[in-house]
Amino acid sequence: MDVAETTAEQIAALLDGIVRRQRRASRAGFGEPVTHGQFRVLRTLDQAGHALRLSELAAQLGIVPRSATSVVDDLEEAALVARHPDPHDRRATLVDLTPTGRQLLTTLREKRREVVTTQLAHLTPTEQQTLVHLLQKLAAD
Amino acid sequence: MDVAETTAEQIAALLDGIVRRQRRASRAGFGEPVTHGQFRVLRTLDQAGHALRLSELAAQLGIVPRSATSVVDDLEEAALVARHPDPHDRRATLVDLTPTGRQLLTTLREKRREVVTTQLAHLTPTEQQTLVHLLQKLAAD
DNA sequence: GGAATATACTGAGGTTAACTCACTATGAGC
DNA sequence: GCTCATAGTGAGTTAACCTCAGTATATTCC
Repeated sequence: MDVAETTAEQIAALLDGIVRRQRRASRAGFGEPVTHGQFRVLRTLDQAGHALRLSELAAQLGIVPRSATSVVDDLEEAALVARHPDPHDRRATLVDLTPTGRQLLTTLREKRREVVTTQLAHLTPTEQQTLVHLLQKLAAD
Repeated sequence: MDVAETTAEQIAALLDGIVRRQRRASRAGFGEPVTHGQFRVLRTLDQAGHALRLSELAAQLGIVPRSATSVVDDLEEAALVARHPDPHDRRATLVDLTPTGRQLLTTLREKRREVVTTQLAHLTPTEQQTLVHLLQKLAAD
C-alpha cells in the first residue's frame, strides 16, 4: 500500500516538473507574440471549429468567465480574435478566430511542438503512444 | 511523421490539462495553510535531507534566487522553515525545515495524495508503474 | 404583460508565482 | 589591496488566475 501512495506523489511531482519546464522553455522560446493563456484560447477556438460564447469558451478552458473576458480583450486588441453579438441572445458575445489568429496559431503550434518534441526525444514512438493513452485515461474526468 | 508531431502537441495539451486540474483540486481541497509554491519548498528541503543554501534551493526548484527569497520569507514568517547563516560563507544563508514544517509537510502530503489518487483511480497499478517510468524519462533532462 | 428570477458579460480589486534590474556584503584571484 | 565574481535582497512588473458587485438581457410565472 505504501507503494501506491508513493506512486501518486511521485506522479504529481513529475507532472508538475515537466509542465513547468515546458512552460519555461516555450516562454524563453524566442519571444512569442502571445502568452500561454492566449495560446490556449486560440487553440480552443480552433478545435471548436466555430465561434464560441465567452462563457462556453471559459468552460472549455476550465476558468471562470470573468477570466476569459480579459484574455479575449487582449487577443481582440491584437486582432487575433473577434467578438460578435450573438444574434439569438443579446446578452451573449460570440468569440471567433480571425484569419490572422488562425494563421498565427499554426506558427505557434510548430514552435511549441519543437519544445515538446525535444523532451519527447527520450521516448520511442511506442512509448509515446502508451504515454498518450495513459494520460488520456488520467485526464478523463 | 505527422503522427509524431500531433502526438507531441497532444501530450503537451494533456499534461497541461491534468496539472491544471490537479492544482485546482488541491487548492479547493480544504483550505491548505500553504500555497503550492511553499509546498514545493518544503518538499524540496525534505528531499534534500539537510539545510540548503537559498541559491541551491532556487536551483532545485527551477526558479531564480530572488523568487526563492520571497517564498522563504513567507515560510519563515509561518515558522515552517528557518534561516541560518552559513558558517563557511558569510554571504550565504542556509534554509532548513523546522520541526513544525516537517510535520506539516507530512499532513499536506496526505491531502495531496488523495487528490492525485482520485485521478489515478482510472489506472491499474501496472499502468501507474508504466506512467511513472515514462514520465521519469520525459523529465530526464 | 409586468414582476421576480436567472443568465451573460464586465468593472474593480486581490492573490500566486514567477520575472528583471540594481544594490550591498562578502569571498577569491592575482 | 584591487578587481571581479557570487549570495542574497529591495523595488517594481507580469501572467493567470480568483471573487464580488453591477448592468443588460432573457425567461418564468402569476
